[in-house]
Amino acid sequence: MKMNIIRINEMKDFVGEEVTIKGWLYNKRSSGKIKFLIIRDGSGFVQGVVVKNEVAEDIFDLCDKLTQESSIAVTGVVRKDDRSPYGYELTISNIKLIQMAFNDYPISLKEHGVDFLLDNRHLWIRTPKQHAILSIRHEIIKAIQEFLNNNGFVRVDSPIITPSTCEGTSDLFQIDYFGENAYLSQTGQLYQEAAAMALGKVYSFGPTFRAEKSKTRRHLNEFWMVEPEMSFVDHYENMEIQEKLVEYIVQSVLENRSKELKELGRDLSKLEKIKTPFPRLTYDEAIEMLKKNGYEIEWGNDLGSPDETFLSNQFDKPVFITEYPSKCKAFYMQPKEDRPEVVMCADLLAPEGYGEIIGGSQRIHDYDLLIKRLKEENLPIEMYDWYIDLRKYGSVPHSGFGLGIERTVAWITNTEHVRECIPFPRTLSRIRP
RNA sequence: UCCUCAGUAGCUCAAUGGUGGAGCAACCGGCUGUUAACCGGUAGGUUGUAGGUUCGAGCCCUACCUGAGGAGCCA
Repeated sequence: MKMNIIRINEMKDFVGEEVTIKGWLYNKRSSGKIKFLIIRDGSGFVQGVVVKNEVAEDIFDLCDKLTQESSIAVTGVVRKDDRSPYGYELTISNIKLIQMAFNDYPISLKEHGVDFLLDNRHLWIRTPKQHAILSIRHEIIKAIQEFLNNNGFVRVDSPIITPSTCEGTSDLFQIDYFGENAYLSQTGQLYQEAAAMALGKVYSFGPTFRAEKSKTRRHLNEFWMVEPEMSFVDHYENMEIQEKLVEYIVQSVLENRSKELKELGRDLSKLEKIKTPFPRLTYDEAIEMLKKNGYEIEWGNDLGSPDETFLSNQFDKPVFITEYPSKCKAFYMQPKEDRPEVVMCADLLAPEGYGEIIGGSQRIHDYDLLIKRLKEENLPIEMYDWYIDLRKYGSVPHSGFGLGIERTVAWITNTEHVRECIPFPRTLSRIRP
């Protein structure tokens, strides 16, 4: 007889058949002559039932001894069972022990504190909630690439080791590059602009690094970002692409990861509302709205975190905040034609207080204007020589944006803190595991 | 860098200034449908560190260390 080695998420196709599942013992319950083994294999969780009268004695004894997280191959018949929260059960006939786990596995099924869980992140990711979050993270990344690939974008990754700060702001991680100072990249944008002039529509996808001592649920010192950049695309078209991308991400997760969303207890109706077009609010309108609601803010101040939370809470979709004062934003942003004190940019704020998930803008394409802006910001023009070249040789209007993966994952999975939205978070106080 | 809070068993938490406990995990035993199973038992401690107040400090005071939440900055 042929042995069916399957994964747990394929069980629905094998009802009534004998199969073998290779995995780990997540939990075990016993009632004397009947034992319940909760097995996980990476694709899902399932309960196996071992009845004393129906298996060899040594198999039943082995069940007694099995420790949490022991690796096993279990063979049995798949049964649909409404008593099981997983929908299916395995009536076990044989168990092959691969490794008996040490009996001091630290992660119990009871409650744990954040500090302890983060110290044990390498084991924490085995639990159902973390499994669901990381699965959805994968779905989000897959959807982003699908959307961009299907819309004519070419993936062109930016360097991670860079000679200087791109935007002249943030603190960077410094490294030694054969005796010269170099830095871990905080954005690949400038390189994407070069790539967009070569390939039209491009994107990069990779890690980015900020050495800022941020200590909030929205910040990581190493996080992942997708950065599309498009030639011949203006500020308004830029926003349309962004909202279509976000809609596509959310719909893909709803379609392909409903089981994981359910595991997390996510309110699906909130995600189902994420359809284009998204509301757009100019900075002027945002300031007015904030003032009307008792916030102390003046035109010209950048929006603070509580301000953004208030604004996003006024909508049940992500909201674009557009046309910020140029002094709040980076040097490369295109001023508005009839109102040069504001720039053609947009931040996309996620609903439910998850903060800014996209920052984007139309870039300056005029040679003289770019030089002027670099001088105004006191940036070393010689460091930007190649970037300035892009304005000398066939410059065209172009736009782009950066979407933060972990914040998007946190929002869609309704996770309190971004550190659970990346496999191994790097924060101010943690570099291990 | 600033503000707030917290450090007690492997984990989650109790303990009026007066002999440091419980649940879970581990170990031993019981139970034929358990869902973080349940029941009985065993073992498990330099109360973050260093000082101070007191007859007596887990508890009060000071400093430091570590962590968490938030601000600023940003995705």
